[in-house]
This record gives sequence, structure tokens and C-alpha cells, in this order.
Amino acid sequence: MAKINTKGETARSPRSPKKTSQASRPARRPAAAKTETPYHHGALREALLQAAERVLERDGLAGLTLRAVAREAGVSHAAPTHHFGDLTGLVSELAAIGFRQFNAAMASACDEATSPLERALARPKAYVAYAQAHPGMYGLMFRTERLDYSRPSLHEAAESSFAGLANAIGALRQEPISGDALTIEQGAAIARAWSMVHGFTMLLLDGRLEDILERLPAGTTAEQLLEAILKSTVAAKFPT
Amino acid sequence: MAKINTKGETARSPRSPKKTSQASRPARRPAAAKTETPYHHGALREALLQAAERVLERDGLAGLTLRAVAREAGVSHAAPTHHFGDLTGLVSELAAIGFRQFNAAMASACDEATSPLERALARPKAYVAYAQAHPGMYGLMFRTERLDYSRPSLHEAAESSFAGLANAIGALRQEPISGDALTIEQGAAIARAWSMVHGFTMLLLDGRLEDILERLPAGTTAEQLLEAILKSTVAAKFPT
DNA sequence: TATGGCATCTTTACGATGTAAAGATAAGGA
DNA sequence: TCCTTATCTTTACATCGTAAAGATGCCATA
Repeated sequence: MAKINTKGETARSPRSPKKTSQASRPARRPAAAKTETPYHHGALREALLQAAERVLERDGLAGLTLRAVAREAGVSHAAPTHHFGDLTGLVSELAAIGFRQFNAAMASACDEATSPLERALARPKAYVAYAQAHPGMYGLMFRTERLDYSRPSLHEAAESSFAGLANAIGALRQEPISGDALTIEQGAAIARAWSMVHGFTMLLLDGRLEDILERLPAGTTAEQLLEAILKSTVAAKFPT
Repeated sequence: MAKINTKGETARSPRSPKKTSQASRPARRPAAAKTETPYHHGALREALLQAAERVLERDGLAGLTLRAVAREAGVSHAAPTHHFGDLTGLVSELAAIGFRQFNAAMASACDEATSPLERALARPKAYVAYAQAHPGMYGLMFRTERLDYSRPSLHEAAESSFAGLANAIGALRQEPISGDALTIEQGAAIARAWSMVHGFTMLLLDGRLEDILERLPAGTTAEQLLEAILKSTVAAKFPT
């Protein structure tokens, strides 16, 4: 509400107010002098996505508007339209980036695991850790209704995330999971794991686990609660 | 710019355009003639909440705006402000109603269960069933960031929901759960159950379980998938 | 090298929203 | 009867998303 907007709608710093003829600007967009802000940005699309990520993590989902992103990038409010079509487009592309970060974080966590038990716990722990480190991004990926999964980049990134999960469950059950057909037991195992971790994450981010955490022995963290849940779930598979 | 606004922002049907003196209106707000729409509505607060629920289930979360609710109720767009303060206020009161419906649905489902196994499954099944029957309401309760839990009605209704869950887990573990202190095992059991069911519901409503469902034997429904998950979880406690 | 097409970015405009503030209207107590 | 107050309407404004028209300069082609 009330958004002061202290710097005016369009805020490209060193732009002469009118009649910017091509004099007084370095010729041919020199990659060195970024401070001159050439008329044609040159990499606006990427700059907008980075600006959007900053706005998202700073102001939350509600603050992620087309105009705010444009302000953050220092261009006019309508500039994003040309690159993303509409807000759904920008948000979807940003979510795709989020999914890729997310997948990379889980993959690297799995790689670092040594024991079988560790490997089983690494993925869900990395899942929750990513969401805690990037709550805005996670909200963008799983809370917004404004995502267009028909966009190839988003579809592919989300699909890859799902495939990683399915493979992890397959490894845990020691039966490779086919790409096109699942038994009811396999489907239940995958859905259960995903539901549990996703639900835990959402409840945690929404502060709804506070009721539980504050009744636990003093100083118990969300990570410890998660670990207790996970261990009680997979304990049977890894006899101590 | 005259504001075309096809149905007029304020749409109380039989309102004389100017100078509505008290003649031509039934004296003293007669409870019989609802069609006359007395100036002072008499029960606007409840009417607005009912209108809001209709708008929510018809147009979804994005369609639930203060002005849309006012239109639906046939009053001016600023009328809700007096009763709810702002959009957060209205949305929070509606969410409280949702939590009460939600709790009642689960309680009645538990009452109808006969066997111990049935009783263990009744609650989560009713949970998901409510969300499927009232996706707007469920989204309002668990997806919106615009809820004010400091409001007594919402706080109480949500708290009651949590208490019901904790009791159900206590019954399942055959150890009554204290109101103020939990062991890590108890906390993990509660958080696990809630996370699983909540996560399943969110993924289902978001269509993210489609990838799994369509790989399952043809015709498998979400309810069957949920049942498979639940049974594999509590199977140990209920030897067939 | 000159020039025209076209991608890129800005300006302007419009309807929608939330919210504040002032005006209108009835209800109820003095 | 009159006045205070709660309730509802009108008006106003900043913000948002989006469309459309104008400005700018890159690049291929002549």
C-alpha cells in the first residue's frame, strides 16, 4: 500500500531529459562503460530477471510487480512487456530459474553424501534448506497461481525436478522407476515423499509449525524436527 | 473520464436516483420485504461474507476483491470497509468460516467411522475431500499470504483445527497428547501427518499429481492414490 | 557507405484495484 | 423533537497490468 515511489516511474540515471542525439554517448555500446546506459540496453532480458529476483527476495511475492521490476532495472514500466509478454511470462521465466537452482542444490547435496542413510536424507534436507534460503523463490514456484507451464523453459525445469524425485525414490526402493508406467505402490511412494516434504516446507514457511516447535524441548530447530520425521520414515530401510 | 462500468459500480436495484426521502420506502425496515433494500442493510456483515464465499468459489482467489464482493452483495464498493477494515480483514473472517466448516467436516467423518482402521483413515480423507469440494476456501486458508491470525475468530478456528489433528495423532499412538509439551517423537508424528496430508492436497489442487496419476493403471483416482499412501503409512498399526 | 526495416525501449492512456475522506441517511437515545 | 452516532455512498487518488503509438538505433542490404 501507498508505495512512495520516491524516484519517479522511469529512473534511468544519466539520461538527458529531451533530445538525446547520438552525440555525448560512447559509440557502439562499449562493454566497458556500463554507467552510460545505452538506449538499447543490450541484455535487458537477463537484467530484468535478475532485478525480478532481487525484488522478489526483498519485497516478497506481493511486491513482485512488472512496474517494480522495471524500476529496479532502471527502465520504463512497459519495457518488460516486450520480453515477457505479460506478468505471467516474467513470473514463469523466473520460476524456471528457481527450479534450476533448486534442482542443482539437491543434486549437489546428494553428491556430497557418503553413507546410504545420508544419501536418503540429503535430498529432502536440501529441499527444505533451499526453501528456507529462498522463500520468495519457493513461493513463486509453489504458491503462485500465475505460472504458465506451457512455456518450455518452465515445463522442462519442473519436469526435471519431478524426475529427480522419482529417481531418488527408485533408488531408495532399490527398483529402477520406469519413465512411463508406475505401479500403485511406486506412485504412492513418490507422492508420499513429495507430499511430505512439500507440505512440511509450506507449513514451515507459513509459520504454522511454530505451534509444534514451541512445545518441543527448548531450542529444537525446524531442521531437527525434519530429521526426526525423515529418520522415523526410512528407519526400517537402514538398520542401525 | 466518465467511467463506463457496464453495470454501474453501485447496483442496488430499486434506488431512486436522487433525493430518496423516507417516503416510498416501507417504514422501519420490515423483515418481510427484502426486495426493497432498505438503506441500512441490517445484516450487511453476514451478507458480505456470504457474497464473498460465492465470489471465491465462482471466480477463485484472484477474483476475490473488495469491490467484487460489494458488487455481489449489491452495495457500494466502500461498504465493506466499515465492517472489515480492509481486504485482509474480510479475507481473514472468511477464512475463519472456512476453518470451522473444515473442522466440522472432519469431525463428522470421524464420527461415522466404525473400525479402528476406518477411524484412522477418515480424518485425512475428509481433509482432502473438503479441499476438493471447496478449492477456493482451501486456497484462502492455506495459500493466501493475506491472513491476519491476530484476529480472534481466525486464530481460534485455526487453533481448533490443529488441536483436532494433535488429538487424532494421540489416539493413533494410543498416548494422550498434552496441551503444552511434546516429545520430539510426538512432534515429529504430528508434523509428519499434517505435512503429508497438506502437501498432498496442495499438489493435488495445483495439478502437480497429474504426472503421477496418468502413469498409474488406467482409471486410478486421486482418492485411491491417497488411500494407498495412508494404508502404507499406518499398516503396521493395524494388522490385517 | 548510405538507407530502410525492424527490434527495442518510452510515452501515453485506460480500466481495475485498495483505501482514505467527506457526504448522505436512518436509528435511537436525550 | 432534536442531536449523536452507526451505517452506507460518493468522490478522490495512487498503484497495478496492459494496450497502443511514438522514439531510437542496430543491422542487413543496396
